[in-house]
Amino acid sequence: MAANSQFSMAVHVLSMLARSKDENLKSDYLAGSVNTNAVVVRRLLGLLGHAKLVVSQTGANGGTRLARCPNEIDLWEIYQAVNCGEVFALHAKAPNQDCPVGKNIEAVLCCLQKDIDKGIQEKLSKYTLQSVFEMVAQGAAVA
Amino acid sequence: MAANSQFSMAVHVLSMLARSKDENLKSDYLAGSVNTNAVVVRRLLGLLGHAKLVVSQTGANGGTRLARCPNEIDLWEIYQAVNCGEVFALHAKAPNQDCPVGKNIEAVLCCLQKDIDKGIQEKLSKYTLQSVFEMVAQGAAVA
DNA sequence: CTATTTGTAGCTAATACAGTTACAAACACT
DNA sequence: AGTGTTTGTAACTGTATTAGCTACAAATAG
Repeated sequence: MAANSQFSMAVHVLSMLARSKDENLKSDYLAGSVNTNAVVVRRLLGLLGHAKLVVSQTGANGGTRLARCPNEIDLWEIYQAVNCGEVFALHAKAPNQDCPVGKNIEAVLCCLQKDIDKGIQEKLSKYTLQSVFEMVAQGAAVA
Repeated sequence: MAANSQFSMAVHVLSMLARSKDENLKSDYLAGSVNTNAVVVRRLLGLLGHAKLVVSQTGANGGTRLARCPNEIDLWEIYQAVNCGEVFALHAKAPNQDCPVGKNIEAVLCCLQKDIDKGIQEKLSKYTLQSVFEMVAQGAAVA
C-alpha cells in the first residue's frame, strides 16, 4: 500500500465532478465510487482545492464541485496538484565528494529530472479533464 | 527512505564503470563513491547484469565492468533495468464497478500510464551513458 | 436549534527501500 | 590442494510513505 495512487484517484474524482457539473458532490458519495474512505477523498480534495481546481462547502447541502469547466483543466495541472515527488529520487545520502563522479553526478541527475518532468508535462497537458471524461463515458457506452 | 533512488545510483555506478572501461571495479569501491553499503551496490549490479548492461566476476580479482561501450548504452535501458513501477499507481482497490465512471476509469488511466512511459522513453533514449559521463567529467573540470 | 458536511488531527496496518550481517559459491594465485 | 578475495543472496532491522479509520471541532442550511 505504498505506491502513490493519488493521481489516479484525482482523475477519478474529477471525472465524477465533471459528470455532475455545478452540483455539490459529497465526499461520502465520491468515496463510494472510488471504493475508499471518505476521509481519504477529503484529503485529496484538499489538495485539489489548494490548486484551485475544485471548490468545497462545509455544512448541510455542502460538498465539492469543479472550480472551472472540464475543458479548462488539463491533466498536467492535476498531476502537479497531487504529485509531491519526482519520477526518480536523487541519492538518499550525498555521494562521496572526493570522487570526481560523486562530486558532479547529482547536478547531472537533477537536470535529467527536469527534462523528464518536461516530457511528462508535454504528454499530460495535451489531455483535458473533458477529453478524459469523454473517454470514460465512451467506454461505459461500449461495455 | 522510501523513494526509489535506484536509477540515480545506477547512473552513478555505470558512470564509474565507464570511466574505468575494461577494468573490473569492486562493489566495495563503488559503494565508497556512492556512499552506501557494498551489498546495496551488488543488488543493483544484479539488476544491471540481468539487463546485460554489465558483467560481473566472482572470486579474487573479480568485480564488474560494462558489457558494452558507453555510447551503446542509453538511459532508457538503464531506467527499464532498475525501474519496477509506473510514474503513478492505479487504484489500490478496484473502484466501484456499479458506477459508470468507476467501471471505466482504470482502462483510461492505463492508457495514460503507457503514454507517459512513452514520453519518458523519448526523453531518456536521447542520452547515452557516454554523454552523461561527459557531462559529469565536464562538471568536474569546472569545479 | 438541529442535522449535515467538511477539515483535520491522530492512530494503525501494510508496504517499500536502504542498510547491515552473515555465509555459501566461485575464482585467482601460489 | 590451500588460501585469500570477491560476488551473490538470504535474512533481519529501521525508517518513511500511504491508505484506511475514528473522532471531533467548525461551518452551514433549513
